[in-house]
Amino acid sequence: MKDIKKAKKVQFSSGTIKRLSLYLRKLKTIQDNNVNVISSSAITQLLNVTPAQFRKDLSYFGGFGKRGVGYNVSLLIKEIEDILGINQEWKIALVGTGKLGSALLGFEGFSKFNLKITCAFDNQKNKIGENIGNIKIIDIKNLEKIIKKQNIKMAIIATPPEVAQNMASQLVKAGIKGIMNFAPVFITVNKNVVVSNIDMASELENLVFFVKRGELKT
Amino acid sequence: MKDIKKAKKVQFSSGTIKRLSLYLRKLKTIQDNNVNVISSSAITQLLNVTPAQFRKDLSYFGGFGKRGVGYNVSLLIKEIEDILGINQEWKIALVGTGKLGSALLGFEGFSKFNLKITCAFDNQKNKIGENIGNIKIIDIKNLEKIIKKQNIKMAIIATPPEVAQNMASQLVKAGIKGIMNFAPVFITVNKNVVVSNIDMASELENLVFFVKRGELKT
DNA sequence: ACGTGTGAACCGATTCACAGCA
DNA sequence: TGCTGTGAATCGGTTCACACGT
Repeated sequence: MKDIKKAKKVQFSSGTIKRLSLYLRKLKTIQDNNVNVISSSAITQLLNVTPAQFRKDLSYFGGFGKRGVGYNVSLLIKEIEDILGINQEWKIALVGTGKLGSALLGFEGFSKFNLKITCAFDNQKNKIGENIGNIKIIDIKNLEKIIKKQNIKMAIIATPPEVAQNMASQLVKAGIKGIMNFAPVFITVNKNVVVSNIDMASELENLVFFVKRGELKT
Repeated sequence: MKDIKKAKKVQFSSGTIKRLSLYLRKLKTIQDNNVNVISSSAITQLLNVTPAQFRKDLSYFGGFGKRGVGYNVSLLIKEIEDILGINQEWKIALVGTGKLGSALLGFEGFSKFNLKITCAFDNQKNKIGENIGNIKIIDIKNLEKIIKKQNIKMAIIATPPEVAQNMASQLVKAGIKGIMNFAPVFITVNKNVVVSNIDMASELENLVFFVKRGELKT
């Protein structure tokens, strides 16, 4: 995480980026309420984030506020979209069209943020050629060809765990640089490819632990 | 996070618990390969975790290894299942049976770990009474009654964002102590209820950022 | 006067390094 | 000897507190 151009200091955590997404959502609802200017303490009120954290997170990318005043809402939205890179559309490949995969294909949450699943792959003969929404399911054999042709850089793996690692390797070979993995296995790839593992069972186990202890979690 | 009985020191992070899930998965595949004893460095090889981290995580709950030897695989599996609390079955209520909700109903990853969705709620008249798998969709109006009767402590929210907070409040009123929230809003509840927010669009945005920068993420 | 931007202080989590035991 | 268990050292992220600009 060195050499980030826009950053003034070299040090921001991946938590900073997660929170920027959070701020962005909040800012959009604020904008919908026709509020034009907001202070760091007002926006962080309901977000489990301190005002100082908010200001510091933004400070890594520049000073977007006015001292004594606050932040211009619509301007800040633009800036954060810029930082996150969602001011342009991103094409996403989906691998595995079982229940979860199909659900993700129809998930409105992605399109809202310029993230668009443009192709879906499966290995089951009876599925290939079928449509889910307006996306046609493609034979997994054509994965590399299609991804290269469409110049896709990000992919979602929603396959059974047994084949997830294999799929990941194929995706990387096809030029994919970011993978969101829903299969409950830890997949490993080149250092220059980013993987985000979303292990839902593990999240639930986590919950069980804290529920069982009757404990407070942050 | 004070007063944890089994813990020797008072200090383990929620990261520790997440990693215990990870270790558990790995241990199970190791067991499937008929390996009986394993060292901290062998098991952490492919997990992005240091051996010291592994040992320290376990040390919060007791000493399960043999010096000079390593850890007994099946014994450690039992111990971790014990710590996590998944040695008993946990009933889970599902709220919202759209695409994502239905997908979760059929998700095999949960049942493997003693996590069982036993009831599903929706507010759409045409869905109520229908079955998904062997679970009947129940009118949301009966949420509190059913959850209390079945003595359910955990719930999954898979509704549109507009109603998620309202649902969360109802769940808490019904006695739910742990909530996994898939709706892309930040929901707030009593301090004694645990919420795990899974924001998939935000995860993807995160990925976009690091892909765009051509950066390495941990 | 008010709220931002930020170096410094703080705090918690990870890693180190080694004593202790099989 | 080899690997665990753990206090001590380190590292990195969060919070503090205040100078600065409006």
